[in-house]
Amino acid sequence: MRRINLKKASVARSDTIRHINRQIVLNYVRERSPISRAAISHETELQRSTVSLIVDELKEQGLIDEVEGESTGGRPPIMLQLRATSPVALGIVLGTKQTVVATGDLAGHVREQEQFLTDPREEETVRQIIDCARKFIKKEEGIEAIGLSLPGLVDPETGKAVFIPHFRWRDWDIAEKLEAATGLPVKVENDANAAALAELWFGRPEIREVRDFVMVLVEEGLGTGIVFDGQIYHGEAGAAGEFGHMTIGTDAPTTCAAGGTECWEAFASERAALARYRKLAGRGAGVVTFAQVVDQALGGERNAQAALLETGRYLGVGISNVIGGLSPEAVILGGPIVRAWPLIGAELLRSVEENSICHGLRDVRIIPSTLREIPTLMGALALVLSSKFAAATTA
Amino acid sequence: MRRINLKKASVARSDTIRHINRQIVLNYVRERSPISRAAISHETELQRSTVSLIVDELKEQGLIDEVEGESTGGRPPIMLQLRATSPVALGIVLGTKQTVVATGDLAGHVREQEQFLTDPREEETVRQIIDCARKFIKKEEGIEAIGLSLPGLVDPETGKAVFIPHFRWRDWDIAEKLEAATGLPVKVENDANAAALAELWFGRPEIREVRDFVMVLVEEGLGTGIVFDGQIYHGEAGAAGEFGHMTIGTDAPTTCAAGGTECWEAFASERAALARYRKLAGRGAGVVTFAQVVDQALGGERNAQAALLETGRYLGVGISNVIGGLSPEAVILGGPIVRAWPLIGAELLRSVEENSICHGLRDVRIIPSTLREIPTLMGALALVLSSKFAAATTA
DNA sequence: AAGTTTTCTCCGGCTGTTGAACAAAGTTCG
DNA sequence: CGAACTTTGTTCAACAGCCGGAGAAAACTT
Repeated sequence: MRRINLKKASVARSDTIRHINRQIVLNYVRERSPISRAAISHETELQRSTVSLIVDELKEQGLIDEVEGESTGGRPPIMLQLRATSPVALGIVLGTKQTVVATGDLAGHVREQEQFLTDPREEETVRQIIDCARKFIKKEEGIEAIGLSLPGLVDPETGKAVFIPHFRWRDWDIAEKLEAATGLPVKVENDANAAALAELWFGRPEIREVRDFVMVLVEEGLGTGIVFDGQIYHGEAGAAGEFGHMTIGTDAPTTCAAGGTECWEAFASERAALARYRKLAGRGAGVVTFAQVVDQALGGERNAQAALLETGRYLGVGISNVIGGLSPEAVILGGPIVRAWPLIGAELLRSVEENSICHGLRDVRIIPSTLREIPTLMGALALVLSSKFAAATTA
Repeated sequence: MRRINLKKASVARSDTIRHINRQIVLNYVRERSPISRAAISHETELQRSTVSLIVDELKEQGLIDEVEGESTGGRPPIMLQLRATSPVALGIVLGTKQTVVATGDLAGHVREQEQFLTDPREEETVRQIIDCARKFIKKEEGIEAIGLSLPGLVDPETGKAVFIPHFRWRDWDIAEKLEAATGLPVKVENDANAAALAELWFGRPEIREVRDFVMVLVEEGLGTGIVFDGQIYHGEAGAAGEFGHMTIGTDAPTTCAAGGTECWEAFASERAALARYRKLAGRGAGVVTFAQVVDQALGGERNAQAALLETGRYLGVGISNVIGGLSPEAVILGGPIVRAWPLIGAELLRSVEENSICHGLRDVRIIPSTLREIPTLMGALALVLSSKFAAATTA
């Protein structure tokens, strides 16, 4: 029951039908590979002849390859799979500490990867990113586009980073600069949205089939990415998903990126966990990173465990609010904190439960990210790849 | 960039293309009527010949009518408009106090209306609704379906009312009963979602063009309806939009429907306003309805004004959270409280502003409902009508 | 070795859009 | 007043794409 947007609706021409069916066939190859033409025909309502024509087209465009299949009592099928021999996308994740640049193939597999510390000076970071990107593009033929994940407020339509809190960069037109330097189209996204996109396209099958979920990405700050009907929800000016700044209480252990002390981010981000740890451990602790706190907690250190548990509890409070409001099918927790899931998972779930009395009981699945590698990197690749597989936009 | 849902995706056949274009043409007639074939051809990328064929089909199906047009220097156009001569839908709004039953035409205009007090006994209410619906269906030929708005948790897929707090009805399979009694298909929705649907399809043009907005419906309770990409967001089991039970503080003046005292509903519903008024006015007040409080406030009574202002302030707090999380293009306030907008509007906006420090400044439009008549009634009609105009579901 | 099964391809028939030519019904200007 | 122009709507051959049945290919089974 979607309302047609007359301003954007594009009329169906004779080739629209082919375009729609092409995407459906391509997605079958993507999700059920290896799969034969006959099997696709059987599962869809397309004739075998039609599937063959479409497959010819996809082969010609270099999107899929044929491999031998085993007979099940008759002529052996020719199995189809995504061509995964050459990289087609460049993914870049600009993190608060380090920046990762990687190439990926159609199936979303990372092929080569390089990283460097992120420089707090805008121009220097731009230079490094461009250098690295150029190197990859020169080395590998066939890279078609670049996906970029940024830790802040991003407007994907204009390609501008509106605000990166950690470095206090504002109105940074990174997409334009990258496009100019590489000659390739660049897609920019907020890190939480990128992580959500990664789960949607490359998560475990049971997650990929969920069409409405929320990604809670805990890093230095706390961001949320909302997936609705299989697409990232951007809201006005791409500013959606800032549940991190939702008011959930008072007297947080630290401040949020904007200085408030009542936001979810101030209660449940890595910074919040660190602040709790420092308070518990006293002066002796010195400079500590979040990764170290997790390591210590996993090693049995009490203060670190307590700091993480408390953080998990507040994650639960916020998640409970989000569930009440959006009733997603799943909530996925992402970021380095996932390593500590065995420690905090139970407490987090308990806290969600406790705060959900008003919401009635609905069994929303709350799960740690299914992507062991950096989900934001997969997301950056997904920014490019998803457009190849996405639904044909008709009405 | 929508991900294709292979389980639901339906392949494009030769007639799919016609179906898509038919919906586009029909929507042009709906939104720009009266409009000529030539004008539609000009605005879309369809040939005049194609538009003519589609218009013939729509005429035959009784969806549109022709009227004379004025020449602009050439052959005078034949203008097209929705056929609005006969009712096609029955809308039913079950409210906590009264139930409204009405017929509506294709354009969403209410044609005939009848109402009665809602009986707190399930069976009695079902009986009354069925009687009334049958009367309308017998009187008017051509009613095709029934839309029903309910004040509680509804699962539109099964057609069941999961929980109606005010009457404490649970697992009420009203849709099945109505369908059995009338022989017509019945669509059920939560009242806030229905109101949102009404704004989407029948609101002022500037609202209809907004594709992402949130409806905040203040009645005895407080519900929210979320519109994403021109469609109602339901979430898992249709339970989305329960931001009314979002935790926003402590010590609310009353309890929410589930008994909590920290929910938005407990701070900003009609019940909350009444509780504040009673406290301010002391014992002398006696039994007062919310409508009376609004009347008194509009008449200048201080206690009533203070109670409403405080309620407006808390509405602002919750709206601020919703804006932070969803960044909608607009927030629409609905329900009887809209009458008090001149009194509370400024305070509500101020409160949103104050609580949005963390969210950064984005000019989200916050507006009272544009539907003077009962928005939920228009919504109940929209439940039926929207399916006639909605996008062809392809992939 | 012949029959069976499964897979893939080829071809006439159907639906739908395109674009050009044409007919219709006004307005404008000499 | 009438011819030229404008705008609107219709008709028709050509083309794109899918359907479904017939046929060919390549294995397995008995």
